[in-house]
Amino acid sequence: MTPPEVAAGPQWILHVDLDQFLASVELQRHPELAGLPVIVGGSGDPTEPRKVVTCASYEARAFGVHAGMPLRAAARRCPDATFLASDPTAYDAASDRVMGLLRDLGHPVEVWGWDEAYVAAGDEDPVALAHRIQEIIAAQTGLSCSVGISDNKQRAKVATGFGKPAGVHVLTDANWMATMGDRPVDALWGVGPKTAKKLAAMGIITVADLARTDAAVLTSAFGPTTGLWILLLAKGGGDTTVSAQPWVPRSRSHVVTFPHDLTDRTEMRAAVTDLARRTLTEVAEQNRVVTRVAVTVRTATFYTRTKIRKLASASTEADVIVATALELLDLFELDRPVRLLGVRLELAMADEPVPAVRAGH
DNA sequence: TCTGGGGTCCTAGGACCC
DNA sequence: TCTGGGGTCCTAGGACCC
Repeated sequence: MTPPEVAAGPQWILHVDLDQFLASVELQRHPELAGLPVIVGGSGDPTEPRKVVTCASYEARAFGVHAGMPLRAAARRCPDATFLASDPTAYDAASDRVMGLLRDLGHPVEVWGWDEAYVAAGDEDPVALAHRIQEIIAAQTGLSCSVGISDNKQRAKVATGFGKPAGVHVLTDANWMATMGDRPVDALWGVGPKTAKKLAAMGIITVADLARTDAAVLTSAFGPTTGLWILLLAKGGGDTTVSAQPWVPRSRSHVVTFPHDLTDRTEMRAAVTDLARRTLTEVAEQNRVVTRVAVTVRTATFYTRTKIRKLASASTEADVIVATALELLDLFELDRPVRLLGVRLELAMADEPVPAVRAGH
């Protein structure tokens, strides 16, 4: 009989974040661009309207170019940059390789998007493990990554920011307040501009301010869950679990921003039909079942609204899902030019009722 | 030079039921 | 005639993240 393992000291969590991921993948295919500003986004045409930067290399960032910036703005700031089309298939493949290498280390790995993952260090020295990860990923893929180390995910993620690029940084109770106390609250992962503004109106500006705020003050302003959560974040706390279980998506969606606004209802219906069919095809490929359908409309003024409806019963029937999406579209006035349309399909989870018998199987 | 696309989670409030 | 509380389900909207 083996005695139960007794946890000794903190359970270290590593946050692994690939540096300028999309740009790095492109640089491998275009080695002649190394050291030059590279901007990935849209079809690679910097004059294309209504397209934005997906990833800018560090050299391009030095010109003030960043993700989310319109390509035309990026072209003005950095006219000598090389603009490349976004190639999701290549990024998927590169991401899969990296995640596979991380899993091969034998530690639990929780994938967090294309270019990030959490690794539970277990008994291994976390700094040594971090350097090993960097060496393996560089040797096997040519990609560089930064690693943050702490005892929870949120603090490890913040730590990574201090390691970038290509570094390793440790944040613990020992250095948390000294490092973060004087920084604005939105330096916390999970506190954004809206919450920061609301906190500022309460006289709470810095992480240290937030950490010493009475819990009751925060719960009355932000609700019981969010209030206590942001207080925990400010104290350096967070989620301490790393799950190697595959992520089960809650929803699948597509939106399209039109090069020119739509005013014709027929065209809008056609677009929603196409979005719904495309999304449903992907859902069906994953053997998932739709429970709710949502349609989003954004007008030329950027006014954005979503209507959502629960299906009478979970379904994969294209006719049902398309019809529901069109009914939702019809709930909008649609009397103004439409800039964007979107369809989101929410999916049945394991603990939800789905049809017991599926015809044809 | 107007503002992409793909996600998750939380909260508020109305309807309805007991 | 006026009025309890609790609980659930549903939609709308906000906020945040990569």
